[in-house]
Amino acid sequence: MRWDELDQQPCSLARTLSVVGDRWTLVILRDCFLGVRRFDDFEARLGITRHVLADRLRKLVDAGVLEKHPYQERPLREEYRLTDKGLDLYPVILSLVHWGDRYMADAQGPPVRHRHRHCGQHMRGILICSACGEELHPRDVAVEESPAWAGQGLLPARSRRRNPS
Amino acid sequence: MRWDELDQQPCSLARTLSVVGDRWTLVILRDCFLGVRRFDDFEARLGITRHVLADRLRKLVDAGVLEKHPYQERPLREEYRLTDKGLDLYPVILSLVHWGDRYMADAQGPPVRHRHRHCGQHMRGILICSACGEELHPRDVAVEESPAWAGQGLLPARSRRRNPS
DNA sequence: TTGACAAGTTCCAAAATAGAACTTTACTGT
DNA sequence: ACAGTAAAGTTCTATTTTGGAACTTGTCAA
Repeated sequence: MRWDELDQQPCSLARTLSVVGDRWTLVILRDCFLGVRRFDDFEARLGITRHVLADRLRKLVDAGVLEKHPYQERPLREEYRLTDKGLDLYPVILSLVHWGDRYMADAQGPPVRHRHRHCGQHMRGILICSACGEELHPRDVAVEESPAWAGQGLLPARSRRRNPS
Repeated sequence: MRWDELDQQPCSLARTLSVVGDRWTLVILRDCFLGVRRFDDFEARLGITRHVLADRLRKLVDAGVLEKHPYQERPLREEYRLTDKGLDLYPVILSLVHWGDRYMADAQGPPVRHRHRHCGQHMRGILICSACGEELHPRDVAVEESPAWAGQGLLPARSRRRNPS
């Protein structure tokens, strides 16, 4: 399967990745959340090729994650801003950052901290169940086919085929 | 900058992406969380080239996200299992899935549901502040350089350079 | 008139990917 | 003994994508 066919799969994760799963795209979005908006600023901060940057920004705009917003005319100059759809990617970004803080930090520790303006504390994000409020762990979550998709073999048969252990 | 230099940046997100930021890697990990463990099963479910699959699995093992576990000898056959480090990527996976559920679903709706075994309800993951327990929104989180990294210009100067608005 | 600025586009060489075939070790049925 | 199957890769080539640098366009300022 080619990468660009991934969004046709009946899988929300695959479809999300068809938008943000590219090598550079999430780094671009990180900078968007930090307030970077202009082409040359992205290029200078990321060390990304202008060629690829232009392509990724265009795709993010097409996907509705960013929108172009003119900040001067003659010559027309536009900056890139997160839409609401883009802002909703925040849990993804923050989860990636916290994993890196935990597992990829060097001797100096994580490079940035996050402070919650509401309570004033340094913090990290915790994922909880929307129904009961408990912290989520992978083993506690059962995945079920939705009725509309039932019987299509979206989920693997857990039993090993020839070597049941 | 080349992609493989990304892990040298002082940025937890960039470093995380140097492990999982590849196009296929997060789809492989999705299947790991669904219980897929064997080479041929990954290949059949993902439609990924064997070549690339072998390479990505090797890199995930090198990174400590997966580990090889023999399930038979003669001939030696090994399966891939998530380590604790890998299991800790669950918030990333679930956040990606929920964004896709919301923005990328088609008329049939999201293909799978998640049920929390503790409370028995269908649910989604919500990101809250570890300090005060409130739900997190991007505008409420301030990013600060850690003392050890201060003054290195990790964060952009928010003021626009020539066109302050 | 020259230079700077901003946001790209164009060009080419180098690297990565898709797709298919091949390899290795061992078991199974005839 | 022999063919077929199985699992987990490796090898091969053609196509695509990327990295790096230079070029373009429209406008203003010195």
